[in-house]
Parts: sequence; structure tokens; C-alpha cells
Amino acid sequence: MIEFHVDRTDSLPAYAQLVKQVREALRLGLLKPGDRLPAVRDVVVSCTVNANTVLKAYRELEHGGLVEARQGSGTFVTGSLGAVEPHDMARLRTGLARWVAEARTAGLEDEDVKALVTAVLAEESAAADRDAHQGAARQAAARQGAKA
Amino acid sequence: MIEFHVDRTDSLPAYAQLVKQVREALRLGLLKPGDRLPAVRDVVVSCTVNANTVLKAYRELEHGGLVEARQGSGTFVTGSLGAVEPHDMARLRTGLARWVAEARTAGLEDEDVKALVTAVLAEESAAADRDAHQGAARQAAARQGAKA
DNA sequence: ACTGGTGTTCTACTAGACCATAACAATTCA
DNA sequence: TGAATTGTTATGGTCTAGTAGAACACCAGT
Repeated sequence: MIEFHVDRTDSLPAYAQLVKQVREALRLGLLKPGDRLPAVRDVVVSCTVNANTVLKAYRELEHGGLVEARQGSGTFVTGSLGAVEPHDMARLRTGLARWVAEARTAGLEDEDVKALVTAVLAEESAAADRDAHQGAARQAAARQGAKA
Repeated sequence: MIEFHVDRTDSLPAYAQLVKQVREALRLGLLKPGDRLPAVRDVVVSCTVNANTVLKAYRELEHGGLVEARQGSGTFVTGSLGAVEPHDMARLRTGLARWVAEARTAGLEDEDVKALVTAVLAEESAAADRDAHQGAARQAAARQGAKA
């Protein structure tokens, strides 16, 4: 059973933090189909948030096909982001750890690392991104009628 | 001269995005002391935001001692964040890009990549704390203080 | 059928972010 | 000196996301 934690000082809204935690848990294999998420009221108490806030998070997850809410029983994991083989995940993890160690040797702090990651991701997506992405770009794509 | 871009769909407020971009540019060596930031009015036009919004960002940076605003001339970088050799930075960048490509192949999204990075960083610092825990827990605290 | 757990809906409040506008102040340079 | 460019302050308003409280709806075990 996943345990949520909400940081109110974070600029990320509470509901989004919950969503993020579930997604990460799924990706890392800490949650899998069949598992039950904490009851709405439990999260309300443990994280000191409103039921609507929790619900908003669960709804977003449900809308994404990751969980399924069953009234009277609870909210259960149905989907999986574990499209990543545990083996691949392990390989990626060690590979990243090695790179991080190298970065540390060069004198990079945590924030430096994150900044670099962000930059590389942005650069990569900017290069590989010709059409449909998300947000405003979607409208431009719709106008062109291009969708793979 | 740094070029700003603001994503209104992002949950992060516009002014915070500007701050973040400057900080990251500083860390990556794209900005260095003496460089000038775009004029407030320029950002107003290029990012379609209000002058107050830009000001809020510049003020926050100034408050952090990273830039200095000179009325009549502009806003200039005064501080620095990461002093990494350009050569090392380039090497790390390509290494990371290679790893990211591998992660993409395995099916990871941007957020998943970031999550994994965060996890590895946390795991690594946790390991370092365990080492330092042998007799001197205060060093761990000092390390965390240095991060902030 | 009762009961206690569960998800759900409705309505409304609030704080923060944002914008529009305008005027003001300091610096630079012709 | 005067014009242009820059940052700064101030006012006042709008909008939206996030959140809250209370009541409702459904299900399973007893």
C-alpha cells in the first residue's frame, strides 16, 4: 500500500503531487495492477487535504486508465506504466547511477544535475518534435490535420 | 543573450519559469557574470506577459544575489551558480544524452526520466549519509545545509 | 435490513497569479 | 540639454486553480 506525502510549500498542487507519486510508484514497480490505493478518507487524514483534492487526483489517474474506482470497495490499480521491463529498468538505473557519479566527480550538485537533465530533455524534444506534442501545439496540429 | 519561453499550461507560474530558466542557464554556463538579461519590455513582448510578471522574476533573482538591476542600462548577471569546466560539461552532456536516448527506447517519458533521476540522486545521497553516519551525523546535516 | 466503509457530487470560498495602464526615476548618449 | 532606453512603482481589477464542507450514492459483510 503506497503511502502519500504532500508538501504544501511545493508549487505543485497537492492533487498533482498525489498523481505524480502514483505514477512514479507504477513506473518503479512499487505498485502493480490489483493493488489498492489508500481510501480517500485515509489520505484526507494522513495528508491533511480535502476529499475533493484526493478525488481529483484519483479521477485524473482513472481518466488515464491507470486505476479504477469501485464505489464501496476502493480504488484499484488497473493499468501499468511498467511497459518497462524490470531488467531494462535495472540497466537504466545503473547506467544513470554511473553517469551521476561522473557528474559528481566533475563537481555538479543535485541542482546542476537536474538542470542538465532538463536541458537535455528539452533539447531532445525540440529536435525530435515536428508536430503533435501537447497544449498549444495540438491546435496547430489539428489545423493541419496531421496525426500519426 | 538568453531567450525566455513561457508555457502557460505549466503549473509553474510564469515568473517562476523565468527565474528557473535563468538559474539553469547559470548552472549550464550559458550565462555568466557581466551578461545582460533581456530588457523587461522585451520579455513583455516576446513572452506575452506583463511587466510586473517579469519584474517579479528579476526581483527574485536580484534578491538571491544572482543579478543586479541598473536603472537606465539593464539587468546584469552578478553571481554564478555552477563553476564546471566547459569541457567536462560537454562530456557529461553527451553522456547524458546517450543515456536519455536509451531511456526513451525503453519507453520512459520525460517525467519518468526526471523521476528516475530524482530517485537515483536520493538513493545516492542516502548512501552517502549512511557512510557519514559512522560517528558523525552532523556532517550529513552540514551537507544538506550546503545544498540549500 | 442494517451498518460501516467506500467513492461521489454540489456549491462556494480564497489566495495567488496575472493583466492593463500609467506615471515616475535613473542612466546613457548625441 | 534633451531624447531615448531602461528599471520601478502604483493602482485596481479579473480570472482561475485549488481547496473546503456537507450531504449524497453505492457496495459488501453481518
